[in-house]
Amino acid sequence: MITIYDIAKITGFSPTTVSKVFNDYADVSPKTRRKIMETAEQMGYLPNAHARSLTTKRSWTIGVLFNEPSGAGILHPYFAGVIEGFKKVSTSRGYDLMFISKDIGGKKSSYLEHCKIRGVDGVVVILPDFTDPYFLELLESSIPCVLLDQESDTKSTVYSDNMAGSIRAVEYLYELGHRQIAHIGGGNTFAGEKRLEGYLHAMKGLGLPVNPEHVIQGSYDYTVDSGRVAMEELLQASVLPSAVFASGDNLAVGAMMAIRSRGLKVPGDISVIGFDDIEMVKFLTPALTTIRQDTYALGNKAADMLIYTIEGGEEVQSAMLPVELVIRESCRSIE
Amino acid sequence: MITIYDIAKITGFSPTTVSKVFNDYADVSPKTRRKIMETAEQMGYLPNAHARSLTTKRSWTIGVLFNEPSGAGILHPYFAGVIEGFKKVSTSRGYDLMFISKDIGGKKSSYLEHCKIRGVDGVVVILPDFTDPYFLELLESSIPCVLLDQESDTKSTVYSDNMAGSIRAVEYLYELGHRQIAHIGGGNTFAGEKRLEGYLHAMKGLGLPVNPEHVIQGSYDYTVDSGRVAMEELLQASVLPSAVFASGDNLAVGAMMAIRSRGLKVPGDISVIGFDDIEMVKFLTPALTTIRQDTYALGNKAADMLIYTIEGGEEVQSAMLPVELVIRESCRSIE
DNA sequence: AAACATTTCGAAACCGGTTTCGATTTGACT
DNA sequence: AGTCAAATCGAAACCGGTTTCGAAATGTTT
Repeated sequence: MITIYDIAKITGFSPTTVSKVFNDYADVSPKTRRKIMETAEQMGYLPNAHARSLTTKRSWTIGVLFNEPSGAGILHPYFAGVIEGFKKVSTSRGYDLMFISKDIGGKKSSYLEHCKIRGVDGVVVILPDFTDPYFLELLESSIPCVLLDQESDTKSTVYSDNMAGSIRAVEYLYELGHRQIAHIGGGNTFAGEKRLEGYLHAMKGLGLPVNPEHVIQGSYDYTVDSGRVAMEELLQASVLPSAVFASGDNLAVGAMMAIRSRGLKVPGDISVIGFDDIEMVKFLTPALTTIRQDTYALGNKAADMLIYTIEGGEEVQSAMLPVELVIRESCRSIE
Repeated sequence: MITIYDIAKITGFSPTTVSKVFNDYADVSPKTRRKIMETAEQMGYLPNAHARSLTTKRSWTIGVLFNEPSGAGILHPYFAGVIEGFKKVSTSRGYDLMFISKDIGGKKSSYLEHCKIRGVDGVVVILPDFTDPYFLELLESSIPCVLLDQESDTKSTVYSDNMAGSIRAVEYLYELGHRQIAHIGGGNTFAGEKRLEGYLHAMKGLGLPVNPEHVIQGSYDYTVDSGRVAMEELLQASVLPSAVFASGDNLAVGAMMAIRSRGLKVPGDISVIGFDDIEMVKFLTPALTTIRQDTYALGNKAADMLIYTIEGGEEVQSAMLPVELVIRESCRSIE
């Protein structure tokens, strides 16, 4: 491995001067700068990130913290979309991404410890379960963080406009003539709560009574199976809903399966609307009508905010991104 | 930040001894070991990974190199599945994962340079385009690598049994009575070529002539759209196939869309079988019959092999994992 | 030519660890 | 008490950079 000392020896300058060249110090004459650059080039010099981080206390690394109960991990389109968007802007700004898990080197340790050991400059947190004590520990630390789909006074946050999206969904069903509108919730996650709130708010605004039998809490893992189970319960209601607004697309897919295996049709008998617009739903039959949240943009925004904090920006920010109704085939209008 | 020097000062021992405690050296008495451990614990000591890496030349970091033409990135179920499986075993062995891109710190640089700068211990490569010069440069380096869906003499590789899977697919269609079996290929990727080879081999083995009009190369990006385009071309053939074997599930989904928009039915008019078994296809109507490859297991295996190499194992290994026919609804038996 | 300002450079300390090898202490055995 | 082996510890060099601050060289002004 070529070091600045090798370059110093060859060029006759000191390691100090060599270092200065790579760090754009002003007190290096153009001539020596050129000479050092050239020999560095031809010797194939590459800086050692560890050595640099050791002195500067900057690793140019961002920790990615995600963990979700369904076990799908990175396979989940929401996570994957956000991370992809996050990666785009963070790498363009010179940061690399590193996964942070709860244990390191075989030994158990907390997220916070892992972050400190690795010396990450910041962390992006995508973690539905906001009761995790290790997560809370991280929140109280001084490490720059950005949280997705969370609320916080101490860290920056970014999320979709879940309220508005839910209201739009319900209103859309209302416009189609539906009055018996059920809701499959997403458990006690931030997004799930906001969407439930939006649902209730919209129902109230439209003067529609909320039938308690018509709001079911799916489990917080947002899986297809959890949607199926919730829908089966919904199908036991004394009066069947004509439409159901599911808190996530997976839940909606599960609901459609349950409806169908009951011998009913979507949207013939029951209309279904989801939330997310994950890629697969446009290929379903019927293609799912849903509220699209732009996970890629969420990731972009999160990276912008985190890097802002890392690079000295003080205030904690929060951003809410708009969502959009995507009309496809799973909701029908009734007389 | 607490360092071993702090601990040394408090306990009265030298930094050397403190370091030895954490590295399980034998020449430390149980008494001092205990004392050092305790004060380290209560002072909240955490090791500095950068400092450690600087001396030991081991970063306990594995680079993840992936890049795929469709731009879906980590969203693609194949990548996500492999990475998830890879992450599981590598973190359990003490390694963290870091994404490696072509540029770092705003400046363009090759994969290899990026790896060297970051000092990763090894790299897992998931890269369909094996002509990328930067990829080739990495192949020629001495950095431990494991390649997915590639062939190589110099690096370890792991892949599914694409040949056997394709043969199984064709034979299955044959058993259902199909004789006009078309193929939508996956371009000039390793997997695509093997699957085409399997298709041709099976057709020959079954005594079926291969109609040149019936084998179309989809583009190498394995997208739904590319499958749709390929199928549209297939539908121009002078004699329509009764079944089509697509080299990937996305291609199969696209094919189904094309067939349907032509007014034909799947599997009524044309049967479709895919390859991959990505999660969504079981929710389609009809649910897609396909060859399942176990991406999670591929990731596990890849991690095992890479870590073996990193930790001193010499030989380059290669592993081929079995695939499995998953029968669902998209293929029908004819008379 | 002297006085001063500006450039250009490098010595040295530091970041937080690891590892070699020799010194010292302790224990075992005559 | 003397000898020898084993156990325990630490000084020092090193990993590859960054940064401060003073010195030397050069240029400018009078």
